[in-house]
Parts: sequence; structure tokens; C-alpha cells
Amino acid sequence: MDPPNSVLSRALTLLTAFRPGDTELTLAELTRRTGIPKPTAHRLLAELAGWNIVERTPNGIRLGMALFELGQLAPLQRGLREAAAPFLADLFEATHETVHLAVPDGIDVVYIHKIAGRRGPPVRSRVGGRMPAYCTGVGKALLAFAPPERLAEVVAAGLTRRTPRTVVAPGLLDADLARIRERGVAEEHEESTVGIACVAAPVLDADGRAVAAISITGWANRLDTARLAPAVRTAALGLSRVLRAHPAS
Amino acid sequence: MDPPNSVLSRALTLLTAFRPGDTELTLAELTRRTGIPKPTAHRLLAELAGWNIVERTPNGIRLGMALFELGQLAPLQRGLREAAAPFLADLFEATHETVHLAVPDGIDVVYIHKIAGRRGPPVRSRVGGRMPAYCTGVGKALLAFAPPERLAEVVAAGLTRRTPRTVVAPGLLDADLARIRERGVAEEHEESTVGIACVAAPVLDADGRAVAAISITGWANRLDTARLAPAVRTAALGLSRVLRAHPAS
DNA sequence: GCCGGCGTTCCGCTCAGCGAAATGACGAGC
DNA sequence: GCTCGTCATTTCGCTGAGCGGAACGCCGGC
Repeated sequence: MDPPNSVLSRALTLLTAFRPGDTELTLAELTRRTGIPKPTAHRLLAELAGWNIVERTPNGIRLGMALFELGQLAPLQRGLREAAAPFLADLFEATHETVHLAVPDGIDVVYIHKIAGRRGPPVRSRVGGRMPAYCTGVGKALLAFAPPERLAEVVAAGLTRRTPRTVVAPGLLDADLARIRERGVAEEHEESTVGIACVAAPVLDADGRAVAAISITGWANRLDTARLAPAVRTAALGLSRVLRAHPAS
Repeated sequence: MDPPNSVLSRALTLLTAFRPGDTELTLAELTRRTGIPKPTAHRLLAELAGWNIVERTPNGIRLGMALFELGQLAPLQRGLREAAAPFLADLFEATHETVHLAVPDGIDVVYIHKIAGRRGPPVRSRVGGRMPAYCTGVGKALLAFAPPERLAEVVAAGLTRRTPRTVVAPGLLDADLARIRERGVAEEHEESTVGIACVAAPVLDADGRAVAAISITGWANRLDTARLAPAVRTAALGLSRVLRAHPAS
């Protein structure tokens, strides 16, 4: 995280030093994590604070509002999310379960929208957060309709066992994906987290590639995946159609 | 947008040159907007692209996924949004109208969550977007429970007429805010956009300051604000209580 | 009182960053 | 066909923005 010592990469190293759990970090902690000398970090942060990219608090530094606002302008996420919002809302209303929208990125999926009610289990997913593709409903839905290189990358990166039910054999994953291609729906039963299951469907662009996926998540022992599959698939097809009409940005 | 010619401020100038409508910009367009010489912009963007802060597309540059992910780590927004999600979901389920969560920033409000169904009017608000405080439901709810300096700033910045019903007289705004303080609920009837109304309630921290506001938005001629007011207020009170228990970050 | 860690400031060296100018690639107009 | 205009990209020698070791003042714990 240090080779290129340009101003920019240092500033970005500072920003990415913030991890999901951190609310605020001290200057000293930041210099420790990044290896950037204290005066340098201090100067860079002062400039970032001037833009509200970070904010100075009585006892530390935290990521600022301007960063949040900028991030929301990312066009892919924005266009998709706005188009998807009504479909996700419908799905939530119909099922009262936690609903997700995710996009692929490398071997992971990144969540870009989530509607979580009070009824469902505490899901660890987070808007802007990542999960491996091979062991999540949205991930498998995306993999099944992605160019084959993507799957190769995922397998090459290794399938690590996260729960007793995680699929770690590439052959089994292949079979699962083939089945998903047939049905148009992916299921996941405690493959990423014990006690949680989900049903997901891919959102396809005009060329048949998966650009996103929608899922419903709930308690593994209560979620009736067979009953919910058509709902998720319908929502995904509806969103696909809207995106085809107003080409996604 | 040019005075300090540091690397950092130039990079940020480039990023902030993207406006909500832009999906992607060409290098030439960026140099035009920012006044940054082409080779310089080219170099900076190349480095930003290496971090996925921006992405290179066949014919331009767009804001990238890493920026989105980083923005989601901003702790204030994150903590609030996660705590608020179930309350907003409840509200949406109960009313089927568009639901917002917003925080104050200077004389504006910034939306940090939105659940929009299919029934409501097309609302121009956007997660990460801004609206003036004085003419929106959430804005008035926040102003009513903000330190008085905030109101002074807002008035000093000027109340511009956005629709025939916008309140532009500081005296009337004062009266409105006093009434909001009494009721604990703010209403807005076509003050920011013709045809749209909303009901909002503030989320207060332990010290009685408004840290956020929740609103329900719908068609001005159909939204029964009297009926919805208790619902919004209840949700806001519930969220306030949760935040007091798990102090907001 | 002493010590360790914190944030902040100073200041002279130096190399990262700069940008005018040149290059190549593409498409529209004639 | 050639000629522009506009685009992105590369080069390269100059220089001042950025650097960071060192020193500072402050605080809380032992």
C-alpha cells in the first residue's frame, strides 16, 4: 500500500485506511496504518478537511459528507439504483423480507441498495459492502450469466469454506450455475452465513449479460424459497426490461 | 475553483466537476470545466483510475465504484442509515408513499436514504442530493430544532421563491418553525415543488438537537398529512430512542 | 515531576509534478 | 482525395510544491 509515493496515492491510502468498523481515527493511528509520516499525513488531511472529504472531530478524523455525496454520483450505481427502487420496494412490500440489489466487481459483489425490515435476521450486508460471489445468492446469479472468464477468476482465487454448507468444489459450483441458468433463479442456503438463506435473480442487459442481481434474504428455516422465486424473478425481469428501454448508464 | 494549485485540490476539482446529470465526461470536457491543463488532468485521472476512483470507458471518464464504496463508509451517514432502515421500512409499508431520511449540512439538507414506491409522484430528491432547508419538510423539521445560528444563516443566504407557495418572508418562516416545535411535525405543501407535499419529523439526539429528519412525500392533492403526521412522528421518536441507546457515530 | 503519546509547526532540500509542445488517431465537411 | 478541428496521449527539461526530520507544546497516567 506504499510503493507509489505520489500525493494522490498517499491521500487515497489515508482514505482507504478507514475500515467499515471505524467511526473515527486519530492522526497517529492513521500514520501507523499507512506508514505515511506524521507531518505529511497532517498536511494532506488538512487539505481534505477543507473539502469536507474528511471532517475533524474533537478527537480524531472521520470520513466526511462530501465523500458520501461524491460517491452517490457514481453513474452506474445511481442509474441502476434509481431504476431498481420501485421494484425493490414492491418486492419488500410483497414479502416483508430483506431485499438487496448488487452489482459484480471482480470476484466479489458490491451491494448498492438494501431494504431491511424488522422481521428478518440481522444481515451483515451493507450498502457499499462486498461479499464473495461464489457463496451468495446474488453472486451466483451474476456468475451464472457472466462471461466464463469471470467464473475462472473466481475459481482461481479459491473457494474458501465459510460455513459447513459452502460449496468449495468447482465442479459442484459449475453444476449449481448451470441449474441457475436453466431456472433463472439462484438459491443459497447457509452457504455464506449460518442461519440465513436467500433467493436471487439476475438483471440482464440487452446482450444477455448480468449487470446486477436482486435478492430476498431471510431466516434459513423460514424462508420459502420456492414460493419467493417467481417474485424475485419477476422483479428482475421487470428491471431488465426498464434498463433495456432506458439504457443503463 | 482554481486558487490552490495543489495536486490534491486539482484532483478533487476534477471529481467535483461531475454533476448529477453527467454519466461520463471526456478528458477535454473536464479540462474545459476545471481549467486544468490537459496533460495534468490526464495524469491525475490515470492515477485515479488506478484506484478505481474513476473508470475509463471507451469514450470518456466516469466516477468509479471505489468512490461509491468509500462514500458509504462515511460514519455519520452509515450509522444513521442502518439504525433508521427498519423505521423507514415500516413507514413505507404502512403508507406506500415515498419515504426520506435526511441530515442537515449548512443551509441545506442532504438525503441519505430514500424508499420510493411506484404510487407516488416522481420526486426529484436523490440519495446524496441536496435541497434548501427552508422549503422542504425535512429541512423545516431540522431547522425548528437546530441552534438558532443555523436559522440565521439560512435567512442570511436568502429565501428564494421556488413555487407560488414558497415561504419567503423570514417572519412567516419563524412562525412556521414555532408551530413545528409545538407539534413535533413539519408539513410542506408545494413549497419546493408544485404538486408535491410532505410531512416530516425531526430525529433528536440526547441534547435535543436535530440530527436527522424523516419524511413522507406524496401528491399534494392526495396526501392526508393530518393522518400521516402521527406515523412520521412515531417513527422519528423511535429512531431517536434507538440513537440515544446506541450513540450515533 | 517525569514520561510517553498526542497534534502541530518549522524550514531547507529535492524530486515529483508540471505543462507547452509535439504526436498520432479519428471523423466531419467539402 | 485532402483538410481541418478535436480528441487522447507522450515527451522532457525546469522548478516550486511537497517533503519529513526535528523540535514544539499539551495533556493524562504513573
